[in-house]
Amino acid sequence: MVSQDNPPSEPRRARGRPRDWSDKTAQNTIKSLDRAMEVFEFLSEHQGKALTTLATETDQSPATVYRILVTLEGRGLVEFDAVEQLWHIGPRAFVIGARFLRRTSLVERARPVMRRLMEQTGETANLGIERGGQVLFVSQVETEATIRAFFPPGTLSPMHASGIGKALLAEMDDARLQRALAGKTLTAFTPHSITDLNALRADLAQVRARGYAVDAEERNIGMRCIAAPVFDIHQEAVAGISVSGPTSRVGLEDIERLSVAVRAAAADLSATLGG
Amino acid sequence: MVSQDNPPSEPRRARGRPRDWSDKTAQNTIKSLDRAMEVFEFLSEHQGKALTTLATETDQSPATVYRILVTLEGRGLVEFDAVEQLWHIGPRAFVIGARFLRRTSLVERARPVMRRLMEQTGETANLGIERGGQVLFVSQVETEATIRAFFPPGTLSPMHASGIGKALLAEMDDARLQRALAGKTLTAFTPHSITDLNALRADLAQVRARGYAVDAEERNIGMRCIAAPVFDIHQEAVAGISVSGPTSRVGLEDIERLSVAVRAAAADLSATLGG
DNA sequence: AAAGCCGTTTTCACGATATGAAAAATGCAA
DNA sequence: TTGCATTTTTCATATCGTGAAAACGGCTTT
Repeated sequence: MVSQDNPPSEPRRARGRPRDWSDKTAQNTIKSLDRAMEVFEFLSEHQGKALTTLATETDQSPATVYRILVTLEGRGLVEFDAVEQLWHIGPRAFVIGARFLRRTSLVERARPVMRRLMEQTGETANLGIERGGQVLFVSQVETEATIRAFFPPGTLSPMHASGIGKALLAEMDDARLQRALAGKTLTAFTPHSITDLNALRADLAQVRARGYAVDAEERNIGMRCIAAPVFDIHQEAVAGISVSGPTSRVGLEDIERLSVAVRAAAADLSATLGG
Repeated sequence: MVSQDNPPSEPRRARGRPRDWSDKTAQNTIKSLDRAMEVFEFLSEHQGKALTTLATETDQSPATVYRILVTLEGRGLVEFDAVEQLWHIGPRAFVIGARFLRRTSLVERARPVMRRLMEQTGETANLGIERGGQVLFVSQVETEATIRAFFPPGTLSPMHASGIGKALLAEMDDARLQRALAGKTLTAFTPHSITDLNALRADLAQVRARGYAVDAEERNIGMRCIAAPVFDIHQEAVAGISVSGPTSRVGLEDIERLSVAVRAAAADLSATLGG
């Protein structure tokens, strides 16, 4: 299987000789590296795979996969569990990946704001950004309650079925909204999911009007989520902040109250970003 | 019933033909892949590098580095910032790396670190977190000595009278410290317990300065304990690791020596958490 | 404005090296 | 034991990654 193709919009303005985008077969990618990364990605998706399985499922020879794994193991990017005889993603992959967050100081700045939000509301606070047409959850502060919403950082979720996603969509103009939803089908995860484009537009208008988005069991049954957008210095919505909790604690009558805290937190964070 | 008295930390052998460990030069690693991963790692360490810089500093040809970057870009593992003309770690690297955490919990990851710590020091190693204003001991590896410190996992202990507790308190800012101690009285368990708030603050300053906390018979007469904080990806102190033993073996003159091992173990564990 | 500089991307020819088949070496099951 | 499954190594082959240098544009300088 070949990797994802390049985003057609936003052409790169490189300094030197421009890239030949017409060549669809991506002539100057390194095949062996791409195949190795395919194994790497595949391994991350399916934790704990044996060599043979991995070779079969990525459609490569066991010898090649073996050498890829040994090479990556040398750098700690993958690990071999001697007891279970299985390969796993290694700690170094985590360390490297986590540095993605360091680029923008967003996550660091958000930390105290999120902690305060969690303490005020008693619910798990989340921070998410848009990446590749999906919501990427980059950070969270968990509630101390035993029943809690749990989004491991690094989780991806469709925009239309997430509070943060809708908060971000609501801030886009028509052209960007069009692009963001292009080719996407509004998948239903629960009976409450929004699957109709017009319904989504209507919801987004409401979100924009009141300043916060609600995910009422649209992604997971039994979970509600209230989100607000975070603006940077250019007044662009760069992230969303939310609280999420079980319907038992986050009732429909609690939404109004919680939204105040969420919007305040989002405004706080926006302020530290110059928004 | 079959009684097994096998050494606890002996790794089971691999199923197939065993690896040839004698070959120091790691003959069956893929050179090109390793070089590519070097660029990948290097990029993660130094955010925002231009192609030429990257090529110079990893000592490879610009053409090669370019192809590596374009290949990784195709999978979202790296990103090119068109505005700044710089390469960065990409979101997919974060997504993949984050899956590392799903495999094991803090406790499981701490296990080998604690075992090594116990073997180095000869004393019982403990792992504790803060929960509801107290220290919760979640795991331990016991020494083989007959006289041993024993904390059943699940034990709760006040923060001010525990090495781990003080290591955690020392990392809090004033506001959090205030809240953590709010309404708590500094109960005396032994004549050595710290009962005065100012004395505690002074001790915490010392803890922060030298990087480890000492519980010198403050909770139990005849027991000393040396603890260091464990940091997660956000550089927040999420746990503490310690060794504890009887005063007969853990003399005041041993503290300095033991603290080295404890801090090393804490740093090790922090590293696998991304700290 | 034109020319020069600089960094990026592509072309091209060469040979280093990645590759798969098969063999070797082990554990596990019968 | 023998057989089967799985991992690791060997080896011959040609794929494909590599570096030098040229091509291309943006940016700066005259």
